[in-house]
Amino acid sequence: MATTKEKIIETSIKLFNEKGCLNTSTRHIADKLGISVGNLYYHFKNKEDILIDIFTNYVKIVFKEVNSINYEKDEMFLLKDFLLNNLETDIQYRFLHLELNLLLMSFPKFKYIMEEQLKNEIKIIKKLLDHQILYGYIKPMSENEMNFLVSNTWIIVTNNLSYWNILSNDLHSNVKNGSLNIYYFIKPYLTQKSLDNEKLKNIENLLLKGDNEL
Amino acid sequence: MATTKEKIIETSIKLFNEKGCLNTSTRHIADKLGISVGNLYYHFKNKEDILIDIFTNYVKIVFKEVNSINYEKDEMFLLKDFLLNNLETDIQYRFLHLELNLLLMSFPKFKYIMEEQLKNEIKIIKKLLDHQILYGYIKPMSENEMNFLVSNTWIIVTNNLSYWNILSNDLHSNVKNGSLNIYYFIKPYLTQKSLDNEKLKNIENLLLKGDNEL
Amino acid sequence: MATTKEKIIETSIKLFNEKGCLNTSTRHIADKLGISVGNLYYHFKNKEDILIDIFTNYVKIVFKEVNSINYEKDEMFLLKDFLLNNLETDIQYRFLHLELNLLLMSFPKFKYIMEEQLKNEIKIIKKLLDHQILYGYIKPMSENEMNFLVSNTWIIVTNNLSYWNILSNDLHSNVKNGSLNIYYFIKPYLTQKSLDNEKLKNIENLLLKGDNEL
Amino acid sequence: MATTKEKIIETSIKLFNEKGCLNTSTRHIADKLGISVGNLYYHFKNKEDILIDIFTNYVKIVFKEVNSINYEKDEMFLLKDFLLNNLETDIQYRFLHLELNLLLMSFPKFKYIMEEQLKNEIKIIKKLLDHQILYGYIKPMSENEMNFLVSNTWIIVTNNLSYWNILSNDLHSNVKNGSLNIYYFIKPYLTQKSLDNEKLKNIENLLLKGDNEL
DNA sequence: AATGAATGAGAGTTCATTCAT
DNA sequence: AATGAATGAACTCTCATTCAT
Repeated sequence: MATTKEKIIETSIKLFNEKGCLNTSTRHIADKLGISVGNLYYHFKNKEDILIDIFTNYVKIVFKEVNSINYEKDEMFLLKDFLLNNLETDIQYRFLHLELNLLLMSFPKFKYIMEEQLKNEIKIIKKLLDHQILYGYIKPMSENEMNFLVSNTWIIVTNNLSYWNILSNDLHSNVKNGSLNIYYFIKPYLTQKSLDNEKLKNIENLLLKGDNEL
Repeated sequence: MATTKEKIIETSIKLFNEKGCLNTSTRHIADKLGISVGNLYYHFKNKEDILIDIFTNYVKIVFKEVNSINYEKDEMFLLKDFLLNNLETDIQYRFLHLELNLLLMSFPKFKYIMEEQLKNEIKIIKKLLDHQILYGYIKPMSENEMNFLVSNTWIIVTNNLSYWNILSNDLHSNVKNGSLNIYYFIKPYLTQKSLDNEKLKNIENLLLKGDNEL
Repeated sequence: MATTKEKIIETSIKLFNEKGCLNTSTRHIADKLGISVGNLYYHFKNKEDILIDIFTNYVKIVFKEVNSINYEKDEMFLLKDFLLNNLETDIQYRFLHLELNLLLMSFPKFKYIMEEQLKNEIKIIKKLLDHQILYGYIKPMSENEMNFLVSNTWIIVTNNLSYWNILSNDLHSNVKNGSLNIYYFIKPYLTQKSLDNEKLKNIENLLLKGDNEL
Repeated sequence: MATTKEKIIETSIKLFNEKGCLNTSTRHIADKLGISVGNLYYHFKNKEDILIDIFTNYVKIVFKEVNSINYEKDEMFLLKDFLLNNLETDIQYRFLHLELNLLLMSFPKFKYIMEEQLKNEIKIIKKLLDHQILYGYIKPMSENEMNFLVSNTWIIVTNNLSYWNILSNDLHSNVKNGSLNIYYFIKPYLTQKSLDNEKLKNIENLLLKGDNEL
């Protein structure tokens, strides 16, 4: 049995994805949930706080995978699992990516948190790349190349859905295509050792097939 | 001497970039320009029409380069010129990229035009890639690979600024970094013939150096 | 025929006096006047601007008398006229006095204007007093005494109605009593020359009598 | 150890003085005190009851001085002590004076109590004045003069702070100036016998000097 | 005594758009 | 071509108060 606070978050995410956070009024949320606006503001001090709550949750989920790696050992990053597991998350929190820039303009506290989060993400991804290069899963590269590998990865991870949504309404198929965007972007940087690894095998086919069970 | 209609467009672009299209009211535009709201609505039926006018203009400018190629001859696409020329355009129309998804949600007519435009762009870019592959400037690839090369290119072209804007306020430097995002993304697909070509030489250094004259 | 802007001011003053400015919403004003809230905000950028407009008008009216004196000549300040003429003004703008402190707390721009106005008033009244002392209408006094004569005058002028309103609902009679408050306060400072002057004769009786025609 | 009820009163007074009673919500009070709103409403039926409780307390404190006089004997009213003792009270309950009129408009029960209180105060002060006139401390005067002496006294006592607060933020210095307002207002009515009395000596200097120990 | 979730009305303000002139 | 007054719906947020526990 979800608390009212949880239900507000649930309903907000649903509406934000459907119509955009900026197009969803606090009254919409309250009405949809069947509570009074006053009650909503009892649980959250303002709209930005709802957004930040959602974002914080999102970050936790996405970085579980990345943070689970053991940097001391020869361990390949489970790109396949990362891609597959995040299909669902990407759908559930898609408004965060699709509206990002306007959210940053409208909510200063959110902007600050997002900035700090991105800086942190960059550090973590670089560390991960260094580790994967060290153990031969990713081809060595210059500092510049790495900087733009990181930034391009972020750009593609964050914005892939935007492209496919313009072309089709099939959200599930779009998300899979988005994962393939990430995969194909990364591929040129993978070593043969990576490509031969069991753990990466058939990811391409898995995502290309229209298997809606994923 | 610009007509009122042109001046409305100019002012709108300026304000949309500064504060976002969705955060700019028609009154803002009229006030900034020193005309009445009524007059603005005399020239444009509604806000969406202003947006569409701007978008149409943008498309024209960006595709000049791509359309100028002669598909009958062995001719390398001038990636360097494309990147450099578009620095300015990307700055001037940046709101179109940064706000894209919410604009699509809010303006149905714009959404329709954008959809058609994207489908058209995809065709053109694929044709261009086929041509460049034929003459050995780009490495051959499968249809799948090409689809994701195209989509990733669009994603990176459209969203690179979003990344750098979070990290810094220096718009000009951010735009240059964005061009490098495109360049580094394309690089693995270029053949040696391309990389050796005079016309691509030193593009990397040009953009990496802090040369503000660009 | 009054303009909409003037009618907004009229209606605002009426409502502010009846229920207090802070208890009157912009929607009240618009409803009472029969216009839309949007229209009200077309004419005034916010509630504070309405208040400031009213206050500015009030200041103009009240200081006409005081400013009309010729400081070069032996001329007695027309206290009687001042008191009688301001009966009406005091009624019409009474909310300004009755709510003053909360208005200052709630409207920062108004606070600033009021501060400047008070400083200005103090200067003017001191100049007037010096002049009246010079020509023997007011008894000479120390600087301290003058400071507190000025401040007490302001306090009584501004707050007399507050007292009588608690005791009675007869607004016109209350305002007259308020004028007598000012008169009796000033009286000990007047010279015999003043008290004998035709222009001050029978002011006391005039205000004490229940003559509602004033 | 203060009871919850007492602590609510304490906290309310503090907040009312800082931001005004009308600008302080019951939630503010509960939050500041660290109790629940429900609990606050357990102890007080509504906001008006808190206000009335505070007002009743205030009246008790202020009238201690006035009521202590023995009307049968030749005894001078201790104006000096009254002024000095009330400095503190005036600071502690200043919102009652500053917001009075809006409080009367907003709280009908409070209005009723205040009306009765004022009528009572008037009687007491008149009795006091008669007594002081009888024993030669105050100059004889007509009934009219006495009525306006009483009303002006109330007006000045109640509103002096309003004037000084506009000109300065130094609360303690403002309160002292306010006491001087009362003193200088009363002075013309005092007989030589009063002015020569030990008990009034040097009150002027005491308040004029910047002695912060008061 | 005390909690904290909930209500419903209402606050100030903004906005895209219309229309008579 | 242009003005500027007007609309009405929507927005975020606050408030005094209630009530089951």
